[in-house]
Amino acid sequence: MNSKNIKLIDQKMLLETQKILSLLKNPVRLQILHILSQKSLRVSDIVELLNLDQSLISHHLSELRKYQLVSAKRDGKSIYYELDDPHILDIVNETLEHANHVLHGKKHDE
Amino acid sequence: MNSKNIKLIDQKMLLETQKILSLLKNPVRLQILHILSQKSLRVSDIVELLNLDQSLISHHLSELRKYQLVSAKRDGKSIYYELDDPHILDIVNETLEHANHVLHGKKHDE
DNA sequence: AGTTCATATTAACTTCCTTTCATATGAATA
DNA sequence: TATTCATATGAAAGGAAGTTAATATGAACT
Repeated sequence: MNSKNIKLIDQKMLLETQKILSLLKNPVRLQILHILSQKSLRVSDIVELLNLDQSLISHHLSELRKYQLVSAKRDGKSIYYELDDPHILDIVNETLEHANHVLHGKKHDE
Repeated sequence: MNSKNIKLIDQKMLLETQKILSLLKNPVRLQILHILSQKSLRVSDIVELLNLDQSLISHHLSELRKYQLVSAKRDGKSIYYELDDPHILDIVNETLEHANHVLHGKKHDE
């Protein structure tokens, strides 16, 4: 601890936390996670829903795969993605709720 | 909605969410929030606890202030900072818990 | 009023992230 | 086995975020 009895977040936790939040921070990845929380879909479906370059979507899916937030499996010609870590949704939802509060609910000091 | 009955996160929510997560993603800011959740402190206290440049801490405090996550008040020569949005801690804690799971608990597929 | 002390600010530099474009891969079908 | 179709990858470019160093600010005490 330290002279003021204040607890710091330890290095490993900090790194892991950073990793998660960096992944979630990106709006494309957030949408992808939100989409996949509703239904497993093909890459081309996601491309269509978000109306973005296939290449961009693939890059982001690859990031999400790398950290095991989603997983892929082939079916025929397409590859389907699904959420691989439902727990992550807790954070997403908590944050969306917060955003909603700030936007509508009302700021704490108003 | 759309042809697949999938809900997307709307633009405003996305922006707000991004803002929050960007703020939380930074390890220095995370530590600061975690510290201030335990006790209101002077800038110099935070500098000492984290052992980082005073300038750097001030920069980050200014960011946090800008988004009203913390507030400042003078007392004598020093300026004390305190959490201004305890709700944000829900997200921080949710994320720390998640990090903890990943690190110790155990990944979902192991 | 002048000095000191704590904090804030500006500017420059560096590093990291995102996006795009071009191309590769590789399973599926002909 | 040659071709096609869906997805993945590499490299480059542009922009955003983090850090540092130097300096400014301004309240508090003399």
